[in-house]
Amino acid sequence: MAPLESTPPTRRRRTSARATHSLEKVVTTAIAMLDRDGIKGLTLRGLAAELGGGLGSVYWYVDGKEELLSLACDTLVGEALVRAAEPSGGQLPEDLRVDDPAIAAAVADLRRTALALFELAAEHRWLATRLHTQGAATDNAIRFWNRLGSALAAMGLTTRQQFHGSTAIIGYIVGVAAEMAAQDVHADPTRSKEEQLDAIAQAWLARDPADFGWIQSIADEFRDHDDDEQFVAGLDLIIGGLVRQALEQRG
Amino acid sequence: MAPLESTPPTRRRRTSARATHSLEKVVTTAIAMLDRDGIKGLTLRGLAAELGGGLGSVYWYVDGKEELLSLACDTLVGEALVRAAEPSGGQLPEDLRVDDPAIAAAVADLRRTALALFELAAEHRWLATRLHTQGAATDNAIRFWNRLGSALAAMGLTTRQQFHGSTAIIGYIVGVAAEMAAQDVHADPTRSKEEQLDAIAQAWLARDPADFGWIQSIADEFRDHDDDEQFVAGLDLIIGGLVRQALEQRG
DNA sequence: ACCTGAACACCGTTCAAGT
DNA sequence: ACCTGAACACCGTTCAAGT
Repeated sequence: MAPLESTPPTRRRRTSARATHSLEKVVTTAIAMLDRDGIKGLTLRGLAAELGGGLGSVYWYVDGKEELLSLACDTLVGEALVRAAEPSGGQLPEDLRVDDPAIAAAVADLRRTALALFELAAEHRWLATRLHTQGAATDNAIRFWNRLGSALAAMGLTTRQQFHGSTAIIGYIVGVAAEMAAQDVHADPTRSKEEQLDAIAQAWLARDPADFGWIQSIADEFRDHDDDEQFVAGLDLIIGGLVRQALEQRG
Repeated sequence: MAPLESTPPTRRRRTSARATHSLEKVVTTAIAMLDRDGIKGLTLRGLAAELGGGLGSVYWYVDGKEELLSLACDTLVGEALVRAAEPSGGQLPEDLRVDDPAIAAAVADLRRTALALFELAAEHRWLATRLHTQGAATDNAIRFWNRLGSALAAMGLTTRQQFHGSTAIIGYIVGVAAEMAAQDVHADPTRSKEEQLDAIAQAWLARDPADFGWIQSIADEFRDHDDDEQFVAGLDLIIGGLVRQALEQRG
């Protein structure tokens, strides 16, 4: 997992008397359109229309669709960083409780950071997919990585463990978020969430148990699962492993 | 993480005297083109040309580009299933060794299965990204999930732990694979891998330590990292957590 | 400095027509 | 049954021209 070289965006000035829109406005409405129509649904013509301007005007602020998507991602990851810095009242789950206060504090911070990004990806269903094809190319993505890694360092892990642990967590967050978002795209808006989950489970049960026996055995579990809970469960699996490493390291 | 309903592909007959190509041939050359040019680089016109036919002929075998990509994914996941079933001589790492032979065998199977999919994603750098937007919609994807879950069941976990564990591992595999593949797309072919990693590390070291201190501290670790090793390290973090759950469950 | 819109190249998809 | 290729709709991007 190698991030790209960080390319500091060459921002144009946004303070001008004649500007009908600003870089910020362009990115903000692009995000709104992405939330509504997805990545393919965002067209530069549509964006220009929404902004009340001509097609070409967008190109004055942004180099093209790719850069626009990068800026949108960077903005939202920045928002995740803000949320991660806010205090959270949540208790740690039982298996992650450690007596060492330094480790406990680091774990809490780690969890809060991871959850902040997951939350944002849940709110913006296109974000995770795009984050993947982008890697750690934008500034805020690196800052996010830096924050996550700092927590691992505070746990007392070796640099190698920090490196591996940080990329594992980021891969997990974005991976699970992308998978959860994917289902929404194909969802049938005429049916409720419960109906759709049930239909999937039904389809499983109709298949050959020789090939799909296990899937059938968890159909009930699947029918009333919760995305957030599922995400946290997997996250705590990884964090649990890191805590073990930290305790071993401490000695 | 809710997979879509499985849609059994309505395959057309491929045994015909006049057919100049078959469904299999279409999908195979599509995969070859995807490996070479990526998802955006695969055009139906290019594919038709490669097959030596007209543009429209592709549509007789496949409903469109989306279905073509689904079939390509399904084929490769099927290949992963084949590899996962092959015996492997690898030893388990130290922290995953358990005296209980049933758990040990299940863990080895789990690891082999996960590695098989990761390997395929490494060989086909577009696969992971596409798997994400697709979910568990194709038959082989569900079979893969079924195989992974069966191993978790064999470890003696609760159904809930099996469900959460299986989706965590799949999210991790595809997530990390997608992130690793992303870097390749943006890679500069004129420079060696080492040069590129070094350039990235250099760029980090030039930034403000206040924001990027931790990243800078792992620059050396990053410079000579290995993707496979990195993947396995994170995977074993998750599996380690599952083993702990299994041992607790056993009593 | 900031914006316009025609023009271009390039897609995926459809479909009437062929064998 | 299987294939062809023109035609269509819709993109992203460029650019000469405007204010």
